[in-house]
Amino acid sequence: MSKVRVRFAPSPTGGLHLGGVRTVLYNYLFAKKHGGDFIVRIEDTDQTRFVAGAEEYIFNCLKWCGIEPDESPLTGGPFAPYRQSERKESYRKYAEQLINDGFAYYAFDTPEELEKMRNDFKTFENPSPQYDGNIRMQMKNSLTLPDDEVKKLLDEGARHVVRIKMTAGETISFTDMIHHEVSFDSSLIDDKVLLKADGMPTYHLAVVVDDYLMQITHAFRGEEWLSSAPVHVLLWKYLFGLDKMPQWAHLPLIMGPSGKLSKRDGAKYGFPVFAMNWTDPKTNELTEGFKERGFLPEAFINLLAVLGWNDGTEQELYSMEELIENFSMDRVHAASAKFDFEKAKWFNQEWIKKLPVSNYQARVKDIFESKGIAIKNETHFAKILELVKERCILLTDFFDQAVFFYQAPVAYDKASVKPKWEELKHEFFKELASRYNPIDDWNINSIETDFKNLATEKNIKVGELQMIFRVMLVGSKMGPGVFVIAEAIGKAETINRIEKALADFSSF
RNA sequence: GCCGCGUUGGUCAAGGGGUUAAGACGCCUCCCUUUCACGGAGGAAUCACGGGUUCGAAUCCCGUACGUGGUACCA
Repeated sequence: MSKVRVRFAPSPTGGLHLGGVRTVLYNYLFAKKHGGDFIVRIEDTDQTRFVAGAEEYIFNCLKWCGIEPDESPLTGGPFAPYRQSERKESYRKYAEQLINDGFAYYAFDTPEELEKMRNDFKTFENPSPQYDGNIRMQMKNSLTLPDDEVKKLLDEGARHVVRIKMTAGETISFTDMIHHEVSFDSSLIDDKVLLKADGMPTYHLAVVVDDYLMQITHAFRGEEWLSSAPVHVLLWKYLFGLDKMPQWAHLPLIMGPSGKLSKRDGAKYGFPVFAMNWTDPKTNELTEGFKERGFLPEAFINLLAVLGWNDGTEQELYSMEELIENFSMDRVHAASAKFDFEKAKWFNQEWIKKLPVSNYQARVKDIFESKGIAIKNETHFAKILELVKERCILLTDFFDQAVFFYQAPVAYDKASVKPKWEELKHEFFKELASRYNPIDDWNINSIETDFKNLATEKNIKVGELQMIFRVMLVGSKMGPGVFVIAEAIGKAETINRIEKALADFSSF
């Protein structure tokens, strides 16, 4: 087993958003950089929010991103099971150990009683009273109830939870790899529930126990966990010893255009927030993914990696291998970063240019076929993609950029042609078609030479002619060189399109 | 309210006592191409505010403001 063991612990409650993917990525990069193991553990302790299919979805996203866990519910490993719901038994044992050592207690308060307490103690200065050192002696728990009654309640199987007994007036501090020294006043922290009434642990107990049992050395998570870190530190101290505690890193949050990045931002601003399409099984609501939007996994990983991290050089484009090599936790920003979709698209564009067409040809083919264009010749298709790749930002752009290779234009940019159109040009194209007709070796050289010679003979500017030729073949002023296009679509189709356009333009 | 974390152009950011305060995205202008892109050359735009410390502060300290997270038998 490796010395460095890093875990990602998602709860299967929905789609995998940007922040989540970045957390996995940093975990993974750090583990691999240090030749360690990357572990995925599922935190499915909340039955009410558990969503069917979400776990499978998470693993699909990781796979698409090129992240392979060394240990997970899928791969198994020396510390199986890797789902908290399947490790239920061990948590109770540790909760009881805490009670015996005086660090925790049983609490029998009902939800109604808790609500009443919050209401009764609510003041203007303290809008959300906590179950803490100040009020726990007024509640119904093993600290206030006589021992025999506690025993009786327990024997009867009364619903109860286990709460941590927060110390008072203690400064709890720890070293975070990103924030460095962070400290909290223990008097201000409430008696968090460790074991719920259904016997499931809360996150607080589960992370600590599992990180210990799975011998985790580094624990990186989102910054939203920073305020509960002191609870975890205390549990480590009580249960296993601070010397065994993993190194913490609380990653900055990723923000949307206005505030915290949310699922709604996607619909609102028109960009994906999930790695892959996610359909909520309850509402049937579909949230678009980066993959389906036309992103390359290389670009997705890249843009996420540099959102909050850089290696101090000017490099911006990194492959996974380069990321592993150059990543370091001490160059991760402490401040949150706003996600910029324009920049995200730029990364994709760069990766489309950088990667060989073969890398994404199958995906682009699917896009074409889904739009009713059958691709019969893969080699020819590859050449066409090569021709247009530098003008595509998303994979989906390939369609608009290359349909005309497969389909004659249905409409023409007449506004560009009309001012330049005259009888002489009509003659030119008519003659061009008949000159192209007998060519046996249809290649760019003969196409271009014939075209230019004829232009000279007729004494017409080549440039104007080229523009018109382009509109005839493509329909608009876009795409690679005209003669390249003519060569690619073939002689028959070229002549066909000239004639078709001629018929259309004659109405000028 | 309380607690935590943060604050360099519109965005991502380098720089951590002396710099003309890098670079990238986006935006604008020009060149290339009689197309669209790619590419190339330029341009506009920044140290949240107020106090200290110092010969000198974007950089160190303290406040304030703002943002953000937590304050659940959610993770």
